[in-house]
Amino acid sequence: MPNGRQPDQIDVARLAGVSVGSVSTTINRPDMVSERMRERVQAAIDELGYVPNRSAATLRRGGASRVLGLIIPEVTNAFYAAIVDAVSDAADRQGYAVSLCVSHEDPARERRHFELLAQQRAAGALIAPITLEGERLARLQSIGTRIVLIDRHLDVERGCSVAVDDVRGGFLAVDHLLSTPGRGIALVNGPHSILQCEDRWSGSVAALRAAGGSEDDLMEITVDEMTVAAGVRAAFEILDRGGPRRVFCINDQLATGVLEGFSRRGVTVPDAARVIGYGDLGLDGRHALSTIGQPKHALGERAVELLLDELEAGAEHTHSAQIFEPYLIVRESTSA
Amino acid sequence: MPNGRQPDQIDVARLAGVSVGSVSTTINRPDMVSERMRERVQAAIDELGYVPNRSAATLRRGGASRVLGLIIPEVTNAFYAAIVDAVSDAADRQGYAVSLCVSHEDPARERRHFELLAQQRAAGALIAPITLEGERLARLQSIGTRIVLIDRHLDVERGCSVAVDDVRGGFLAVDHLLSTPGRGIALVNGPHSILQCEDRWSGSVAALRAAGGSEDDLMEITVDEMTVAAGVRAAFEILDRGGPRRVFCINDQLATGVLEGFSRRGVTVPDAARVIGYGDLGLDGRHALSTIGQPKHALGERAVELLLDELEAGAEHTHSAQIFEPYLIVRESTSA
DNA sequence: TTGTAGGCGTTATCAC
DNA sequence: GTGATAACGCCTACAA
Repeated sequence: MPNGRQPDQIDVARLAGVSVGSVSTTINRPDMVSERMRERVQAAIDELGYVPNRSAATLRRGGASRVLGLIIPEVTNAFYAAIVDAVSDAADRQGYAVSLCVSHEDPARERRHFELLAQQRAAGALIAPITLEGERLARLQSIGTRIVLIDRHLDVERGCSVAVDDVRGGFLAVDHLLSTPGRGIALVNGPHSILQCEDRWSGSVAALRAAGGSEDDLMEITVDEMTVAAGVRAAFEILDRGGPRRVFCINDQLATGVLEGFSRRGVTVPDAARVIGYGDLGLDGRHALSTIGQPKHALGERAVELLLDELEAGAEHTHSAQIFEPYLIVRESTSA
Repeated sequence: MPNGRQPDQIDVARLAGVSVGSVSTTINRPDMVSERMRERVQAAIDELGYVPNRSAATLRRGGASRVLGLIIPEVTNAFYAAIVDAVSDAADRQGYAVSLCVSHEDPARERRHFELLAQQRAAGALIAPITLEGERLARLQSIGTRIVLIDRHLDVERGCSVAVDDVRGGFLAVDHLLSTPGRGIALVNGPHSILQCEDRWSGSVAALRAAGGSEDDLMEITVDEMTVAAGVRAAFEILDRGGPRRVFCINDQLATGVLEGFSRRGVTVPDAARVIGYGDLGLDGRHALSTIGQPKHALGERAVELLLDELEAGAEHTHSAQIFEPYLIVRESTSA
């Protein structure tokens, strides 16, 4: 019972009647030590309530700490929540801690967390970046932090990345709508400055072309905020302008709003209209909303795998940009 | 340009032409040093790309690291996601890192993270516990980790806690239903072994009593899984048994399912039935679902505040159990 | 205001 | 297989 001070390896060694070196070896490589040693040391550890100090170990080892950084724009968003979940799982399995940063699209905050990770000598970082600041990434990398980008690509020379193929997702959505009766397609989209919006749009156009149509068959309605309320307004606009009844919404929130707007005007799904969303966020309790699913959990797990491979394989490791395929989910129950 | 090795304070000092002590002081207490010193040191830091090593600092300081642990059962759940969001905000503002653990109701995993936090000498931990293992908590506390419990109370002698008053929430929900026309109340509940279910139930009964009724006016349907699908089945059961058309569901998922079940049988809300959920999880795009809101963000922020107060005030600090009030959210648009 | 020296707890390198 | 000892990078007395 040390007087106030926390027990260290020296205390353990003294109590066990062995040397500190043996205690350290027992803790870190138990199989390199005799059965008897293990028991003596363990008993002393238990009796003292000794807890190893990772700061000291990390410092001494001179390498990285067993910490993975995870930087995402939002956590109250099913896509990123699933990523967090997957990363947390994978990190736990490998004995890593996850240092989470929710950036809220704030570059300053992103930078602060970068700095924090650097100071912690984090082993790696998984980043869904707002701003792709090459310089900051380089700084992290220069102190040995490995980086995997989520939903954004880096030069494959400089690091790994994982992402969903949004062009393909847009294609699948519009291709599905084209298989239902009607003419033309309405696209309720966010600003093209957002990469995902741009990609899904271009997939939409590709699907139209593949079906023998053209960009002219697409009525695009652009909204600033991709919310349920904006979706309701978009639905009204489509109806007022006599637009297509086959509607692809760039996310599930907008799609839910469009369903609502149609419903308020007496336009029922799937009889009088078709709506497909994006993301499979489970917003629609009615299960009337078709959508594009994304392998979110696999994405997160792969990101961690890539990072750990880089950590362990060292020079053997080659960077790669992994693309995951989205998939169509058809839900056809009535909306009324 | 050090050859491979990372620059340390000695390198910075050498380049700046000052002593290491001055470098340390410049970094940690910039205002205790001359303008000129600050510039020289900063220039050297920039030139070398020096990044302070937190492991060394923590070790030397002998105290806790600037890490807050956060242990939650799920992250793909709007309630906990909001907590994570709030905690991340507050921690960032105070310069703390958040070490996240998603326990998935797995006590072993919870324990592993406890151990990790202990080894990291985390300054504190915010815990939404599965099992309230006093012994483990005590271990963390014994090495100086401060603890705040979320959604569960501890002896106020042993630590702080924050929670929402679920009894009150149940009361509000049923009280609202009682203000609408009809007779009796149906309660779609989860197992009473879950604390929240038990509390909301007892609030329901209290509301009935307060209105001059009794427990007999409550038709309770217990489901194992609190999902949308289970809600649909519960709705059918209520209709089949000729149960009340005023339904309180213990969470929004079940409520969404009940709305769906009613809708499929041609029972419309709010004309022929009333449904209220719990949690305000934003599941219902139609905005037809009344619910009980919880000040989730405030809860998370307060938890961090309590922790930091304990950290800073030291002996001055007195533990407290803080109860947050849920509130009624009425949404009355038609469901059809 | 600045410089110097010692030690935080651990691990690795040696001899035994 | 085991025991002694020197670093890891930083902070804080204390002395100048």
